[in-house]
Amino acid sequence: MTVLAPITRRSAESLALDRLRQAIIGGALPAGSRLTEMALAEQLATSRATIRTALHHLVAEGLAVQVPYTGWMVTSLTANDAWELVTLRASFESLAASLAAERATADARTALDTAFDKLAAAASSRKPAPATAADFAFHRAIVAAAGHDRLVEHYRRVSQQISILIASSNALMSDPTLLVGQHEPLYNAIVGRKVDRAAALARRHVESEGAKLIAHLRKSERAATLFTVRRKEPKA
Amino acid sequence: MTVLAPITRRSAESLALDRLRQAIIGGALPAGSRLTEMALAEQLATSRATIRTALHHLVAEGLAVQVPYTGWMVTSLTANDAWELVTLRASFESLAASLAAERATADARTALDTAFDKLAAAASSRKPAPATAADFAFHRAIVAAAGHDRLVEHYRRVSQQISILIASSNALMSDPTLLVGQHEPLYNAIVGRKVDRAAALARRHVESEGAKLIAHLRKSERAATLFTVRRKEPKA
DNA sequence: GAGTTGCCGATTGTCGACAATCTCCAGGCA
DNA sequence: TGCCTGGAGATTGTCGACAATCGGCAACTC
Repeated sequence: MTVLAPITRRSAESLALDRLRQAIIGGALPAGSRLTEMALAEQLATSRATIRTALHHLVAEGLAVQVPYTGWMVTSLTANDAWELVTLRASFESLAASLAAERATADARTALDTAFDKLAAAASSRKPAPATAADFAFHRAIVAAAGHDRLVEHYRRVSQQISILIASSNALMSDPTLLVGQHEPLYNAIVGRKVDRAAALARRHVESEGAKLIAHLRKSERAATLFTVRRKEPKA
Repeated sequence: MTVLAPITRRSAESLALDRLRQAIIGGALPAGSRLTEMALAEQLATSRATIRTALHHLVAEGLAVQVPYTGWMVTSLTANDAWELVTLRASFESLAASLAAERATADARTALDTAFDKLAAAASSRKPAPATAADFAFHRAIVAAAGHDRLVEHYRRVSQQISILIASSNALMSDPTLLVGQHEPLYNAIVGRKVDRAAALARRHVESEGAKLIAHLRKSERAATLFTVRRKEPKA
């Protein structure tokens, strides 16, 4: 009887939001870019009101910031922001891992298995981009397995901002072949229902990977500061 | 020279947001209330566009939800929502307590002392309302002392929703005189820079207080279900 | 009487126009 | 030169009007 899939007539707001989010996370709109309502309205062939709604959502997701009477811009992050994001992410994933180990449903466990298999496949292919994507997806699967809607929302917010960080600082990707070894203990702890061990491993993993990212950012920030000082100090 | 305090000409959006937020947290707009743009625009003597912006902010803060083409309403929370909020709050306060113990500035420590003194004063007054307010303020001071802007933002979101919960279920206030004893060990651990102990105490405190709230909600939810079934089942 | 269809009121979605505000730069002045 | 003033331009803040959509009720059909 039901041969027709439902058509989803989505609002222009929602379409615009998706396009903007993808452009930011994908790096097409780099960190710090100015976003003017009129220009966006023209490019996306819609009105300022629609763009405004989408921009409000981007701010709520932490992908953009608004300066009153001045404009909107893509969130620009410093090394200190990176520290904040990493510490929050560690807390979230630690909580998620312990909950997942304790009470993941059968479906969630299957999804976790699939995500881990894909991570292994992507790692053996040695291509950085798919490997990074599979890495993110595996972590998302852990969070989803916690069965905690608000945790998913809060996690999404910090991981999207970390995506900006990675996109803007052509981040160091460690050797893809190491990925499996880095994640396997955590995976085993969760499926083996070792609650405390899963939490500890998740925290340690996120913190150690985060430390590399922060160190990388601090280095480029120092370089940028030196450059700025040389160029702009005489003028100020 | 400076005899005049600065006047702050705030945008109508911001004023409207404050009024709405206060009405929700204070219970004037109870959980589940419908919020229609036109009615709010009329009451606050502004336009729908302004109200819309404020409502978007409320959604971002977790105080309202939007149903497309249908309306906005004050967030309504179940016992399961309460569980999510408590687990998140425990993670946030645990992180905050360890960071505060590790690296709070002198100013933050002073603010923490003040907040604890006020808590003690409010507790000895035995009035529930000020005691609850001082309780919240002390916890906010701990989070602020962590020196972590994003943590403050995320914490604010969950604690505001918990405020809805408390306002809507005339929550059980434990004896105010017990407050000091409940918080003193945590306070001492933070000022004594016992990082791990502070984290553990914060988690335990939030979880045990949260457990009471959740139990209370589950009980009233069961009662409500029985009532609903008796009243509505014959009709369905 | 059960199910379906069509309609109506209510509410949000979208739009274009005008007002308020900010930023920046040119010009005047000591 | 260095500082303040003023105005132009750009951008968001605010508004009212119309269009799209939703939910429920009444009328209709069988």
